[in-house]
Amino acid sequence: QDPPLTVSKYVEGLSIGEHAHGRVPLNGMEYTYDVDLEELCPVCGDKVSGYHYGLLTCESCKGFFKRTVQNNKRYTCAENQDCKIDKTQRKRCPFCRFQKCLNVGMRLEAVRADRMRGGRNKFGPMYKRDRAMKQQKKALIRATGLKIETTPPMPSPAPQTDYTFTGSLPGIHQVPKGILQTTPIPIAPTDYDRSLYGPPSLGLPMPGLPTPAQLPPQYHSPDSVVGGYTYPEQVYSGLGSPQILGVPQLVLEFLRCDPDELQVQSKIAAYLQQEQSSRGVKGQERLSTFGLMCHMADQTLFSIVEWARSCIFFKELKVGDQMKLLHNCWSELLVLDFISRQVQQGKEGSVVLVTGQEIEMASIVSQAGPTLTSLVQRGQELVQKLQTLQVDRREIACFKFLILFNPDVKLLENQAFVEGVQEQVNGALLEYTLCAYPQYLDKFSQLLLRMPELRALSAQAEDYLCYKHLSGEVPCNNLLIEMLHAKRACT
DNA sequence: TTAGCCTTGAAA
DNA sequence: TTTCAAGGCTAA
Repeated sequence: QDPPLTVSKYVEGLSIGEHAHGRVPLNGMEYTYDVDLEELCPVCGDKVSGYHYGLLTCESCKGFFKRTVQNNKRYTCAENQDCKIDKTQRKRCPFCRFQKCLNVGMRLEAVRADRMRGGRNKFGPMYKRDRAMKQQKKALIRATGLKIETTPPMPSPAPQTDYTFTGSLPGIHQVPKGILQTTPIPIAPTDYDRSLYGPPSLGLPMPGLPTPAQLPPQYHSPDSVVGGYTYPEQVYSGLGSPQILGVPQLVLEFLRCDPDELQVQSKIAAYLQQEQSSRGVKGQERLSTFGLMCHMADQTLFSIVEWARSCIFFKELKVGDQMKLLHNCWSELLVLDFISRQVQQGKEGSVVLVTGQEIEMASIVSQAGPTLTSLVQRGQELVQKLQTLQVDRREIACFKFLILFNPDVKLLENQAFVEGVQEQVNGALLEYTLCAYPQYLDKFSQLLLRMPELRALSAQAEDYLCYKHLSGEVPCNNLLIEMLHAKRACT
C-alpha cells in the first residue's frame, strides 16, 4: 500500500466518502440525550413564533428588534453590559437585549428601510436551509446519540461584542478617520460581509447585489445609502493596497475561499448518519464516540483538502507542491479548524464539533484518557487566548493561508512562490489588524505568537493519533493516517 | 415600551 | 392559492 497515493488521488479530484471503515472498540464516551424538539428563542428563551430577521425568535424579541432598528434607538447599560437576558428579565436592560439579538445572529438588514409590508425577502432560501439543517440534526441525534448544540449555527462572536458606538472598547471597532477616506463604519469582530447561509460575498463592490454588510441607514454614513441599502465602497488606505472599508482585498478573497460552514456541517453530519445506519443494516457494531470522532476528523480533513484545492494561490501550484504543503500542515489546519470553531461558537465548559454537536468538557475529562484530555485542555487554553485577542474570521482566514504556505517545507519545486504568498498574507494580515483594531497595535504580533502554540498542539495531536493507530483503534483507510504516514515518510 | 395579535403581499 | 415573514396596531 502506498499511502500518499490515495491522498494524491484525492488532491487530483477523488470524491469524498469512499474510504472503508474499520471497527473500533467502545470507549464509553457517548451518552443519551433526550432531544428537545421545542425551539426556544435564542435571545430570551421564550417560545419561538417563527423566523424573524434571520433566525427563529419569539414574538417579543422580534418586535423589540424591529423597534430598535426602525427607530434607531440607542440604549445604555446601567450595569456592566453583561446583563442576563431571559423571559422574565428581558425588559430590564434593552442595551444587553439588543446586543444579544445581534450576538445570536439577528440581521439588521432584514428590517426594511422602506417599511414595506408583506412579501418575502432574500432570507427565504436561508430559512429553508435552516429548516432542512434542523431536520438533519434531529436525524443525527437519533443516529449518533450525541447531544446537539441548541443555538443556531450562526457565527456567534465573543460575548459582549459591541455593535454600536458606545461599547466598552472605544475605537476598537472603528476604522480611524486618518487612514480611510470615507466615514468609517464599525468593523466588528463579527463579519457582516459574508453570511454563512447566503452566497459568499464577492469581495468586490457589486452594485445591485446586496451583501450582508448592509446596515440600516442609521448605521452608515448617509451618503453610502441607496434606497435603504448600502453598498461596500472601495477605498484606499494610507498603506497602499486596495481595500473595502478597511479590509484588504486579499483578506476578503481569503474569506471568500472559506467553505460554507453549514454546508460542511451538513455534509459531514449526513456522512456520519449514513455510516451509522449502514452499520445497523450490516449488523456491525455501531461506532464508538472515538470512532465517530475519527470519522469526523477524517471528513473534516477531506473538506480542508477540498478547500485548499480551490484556494487562490494554491491552485497555481503543481500537484507535487500541493501535496508537500498539505502533508506538512494538515494537522495544523485540522487543529485550527477545531480551535476557530470554539472561538466563534464555543460555550464555556463544552466543545462544539464540526457537526454542530456539543460535548461537555466535564464528560471529556471524566471519560477520555489523560492524553486526549490534556490535548483538549491545551486546545481550550489556546481558544481562550484567541478570544482574549478578539481574533475574528478574517484573521483566521489569513491564518489558514499562513499555515498552508509554509516556505520551510523541503524540496518544493516552487519555493519562491510559496515564500511570496507567505509574505503577501503577512502583509495583508498586518494591514487588516492595524485598520480594524487601531487601538490594538500589537495584535498582529500577538496573533503570530499563537502560531508556534498551534504547531506544538498539532504535533501533540499527531503523536496521539499515531499512538491510537498503533494500538489499532483508528478506523482503517483513514485519511488522517495516510497523512500521518506521508508526513513522517518525508521528514 | 412591551408583546400579542392582525394585515399585507411576494414567492413558492 | 397558500405560505409566512415582514410591518402595523393597541391594550396593558
